[in-house]
Amino acid sequence: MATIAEVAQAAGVSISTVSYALSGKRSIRTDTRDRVLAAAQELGYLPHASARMLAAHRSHIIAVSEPVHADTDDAAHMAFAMESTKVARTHGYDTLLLVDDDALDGMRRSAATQLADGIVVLDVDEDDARVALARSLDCPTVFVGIPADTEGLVCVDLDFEEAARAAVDRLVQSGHREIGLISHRVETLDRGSNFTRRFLRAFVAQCERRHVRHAVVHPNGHTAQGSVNRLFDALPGLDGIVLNTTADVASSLSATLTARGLSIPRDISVIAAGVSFSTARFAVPFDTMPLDARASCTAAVDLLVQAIDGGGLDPRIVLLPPTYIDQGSVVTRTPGYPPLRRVS
Amino acid sequence: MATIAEVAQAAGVSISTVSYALSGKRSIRTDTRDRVLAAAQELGYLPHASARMLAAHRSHIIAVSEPVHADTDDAAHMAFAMESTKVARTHGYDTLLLVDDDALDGMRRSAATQLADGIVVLDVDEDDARVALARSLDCPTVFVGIPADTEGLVCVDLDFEEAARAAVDRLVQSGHREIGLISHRVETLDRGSNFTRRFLRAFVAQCERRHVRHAVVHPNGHTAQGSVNRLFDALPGLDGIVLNTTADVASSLSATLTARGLSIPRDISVIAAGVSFSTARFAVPFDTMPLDARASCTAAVDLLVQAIDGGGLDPRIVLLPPTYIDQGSVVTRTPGYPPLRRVS
DNA sequence: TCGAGGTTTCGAAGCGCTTCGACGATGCGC
DNA sequence: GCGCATCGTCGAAGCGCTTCGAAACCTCGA
Repeated sequence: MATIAEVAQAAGVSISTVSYALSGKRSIRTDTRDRVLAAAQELGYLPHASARMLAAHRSHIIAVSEPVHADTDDAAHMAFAMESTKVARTHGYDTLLLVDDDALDGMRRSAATQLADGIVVLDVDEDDARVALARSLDCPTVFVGIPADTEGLVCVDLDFEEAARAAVDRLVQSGHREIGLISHRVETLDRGSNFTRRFLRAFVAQCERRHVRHAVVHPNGHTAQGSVNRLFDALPGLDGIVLNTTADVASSLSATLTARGLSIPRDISVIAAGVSFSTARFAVPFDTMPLDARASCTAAVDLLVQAIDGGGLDPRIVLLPPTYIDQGSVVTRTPGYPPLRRVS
Repeated sequence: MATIAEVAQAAGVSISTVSYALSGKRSIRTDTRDRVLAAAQELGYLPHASARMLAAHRSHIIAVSEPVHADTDDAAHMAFAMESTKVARTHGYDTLLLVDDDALDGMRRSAATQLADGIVVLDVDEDDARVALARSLDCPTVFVGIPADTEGLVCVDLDFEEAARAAVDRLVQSGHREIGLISHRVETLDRGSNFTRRFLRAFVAQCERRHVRHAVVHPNGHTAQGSVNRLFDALPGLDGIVLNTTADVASSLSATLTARGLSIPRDISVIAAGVSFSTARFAVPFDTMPLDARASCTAAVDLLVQAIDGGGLDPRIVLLPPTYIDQGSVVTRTPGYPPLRRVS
């Protein structure tokens, strides 16, 4: 509640000297600075936020736009909002949370009122209304996720295509010959979630390139049951599964396979790729290439802050390379020695 | 980007007239107001946030303090932050998200810089450092959750005691005679999570009052396995289970009981109480008295806004009555007709 | 000793808005 | 028709800070 004027008086200098001493934007004699700092410390001075904003044309606030779709995985998405907030703090920025309907309108509002210096757009759809809005706003914006039309945008995301290719190659190189992908529910794809489609396309392409038999299924409920059945219908010799799906489906996979008398990795290898949940607590943890909220948000917020502070930022797509975490759910299969299988 | 001066010029009135026309704080002739409104609309005028804050001594921002403990259920907690944000918007407030280490320090900062008009404190521990801080801050604050020392505080929470009593009574009244409570992990209790203890104490007290045999167990992992075993050790005739625990433990309960040859509700009735996850997708959905983020946050934010706008608010504890959602996991047991049980 | 050039500090002008006090206009009662 | 209360509007004073331009002060070489 102390004002800069009180600090100035206590230090025996002018207001502007205090301002420069604290901001470091002009050189101040060392002993003067020390006196100012001591006075500020003593009085517990913190600059009045709105006064600073008004005078400096900078709010030190970043808006985080997080719509919540019906089929959204709350935990996963809020992790992104939280990580963004943490990273923003390391740059001295606070975050304004814009959720739900307000994810769109709040962007307009916080940009127009200059409440926010920049915007982080989370949970991006292929055909996202916030893309057009961002273009019209004249407020630095970074997308975490890649929409269909990225013209003029700054986007950050895990390299899902590379993750899909790496998963396929890992299985192929360790001797797997029939690979299935359990993707997301079709509603999720229909809604336009972009990474899901990118992953799927890359998976198929890579399997074709490696000449390996493959199939793709979409869960229709919240378990892996139906998906596994359909996978075996398509590929009776299925020996590897790639998961790019939700936590509930993934967590039921082990039990589903067990019910068929199959076990991981003895009979079937499993890799989870581009997923934002941990499989550490599963009966059998899976090899994982995680969609890491921290990594994505760090990259995004760093870019955003750079755009705000540095003034401007060229449009670009930043793809983060996937990290492979080995948990032992993939083993080498020797050709000619098919795994022993109980009849289910 | 239009300023109030431009609106004033466009409408042919003074700046103050525009301000009063838009805020309604003084009477303005109808045709004048209409002209002002039209001009504002035309120019897409929105008041510059920091200028408004500075002049009006009000930021229209609420800080949401959300620490994230190691054993925190991310999804559950972020739901509270989100609901708070939604409710705040209905009052014209935006929310600043303070997470992690910054949950505490951010409170101090946003209050001292007058960035926030008020604070919502989430995920409250019994012995929460934010209690003392809130008392020292001179910034309206509402706690969602009840710490040990509530002196001078405004707190909102589900009435966990009442939920525990209602769960016990529901089971007792439908003929159950041996009731077990699966509580949270001991780490959670040790950490000081308050509602967990309140629930446990009320459960025991009510069982004693109703003269019904009872036992309490704490899961040690993330499944119900061990808990169920210990419950049956203590109560061989167990016929009712109350869950006040985490989603992973709850979701594994059905399978655990099935492995013993028991089914819900045929052999055992189950009620989940004071939990923030849905059991709708479980193999057998449970009767539930939810810890409803929306209800709690609505009450909390409403109180907070009232304190900000209305100026001041008397300390109080608001306990929200639990709602019983019947999903068929509790049935009536007739004395003398013990349920048929397979040997496991 | 004087002045150029550099360093340090200060004063004042905003930033865009809210709000107080005041002023002119209007309506009313007598 | 005059005085007074009421209504509608305006001007101006801030809110607390940043930042520009300039003043004040130093240092040093000529």
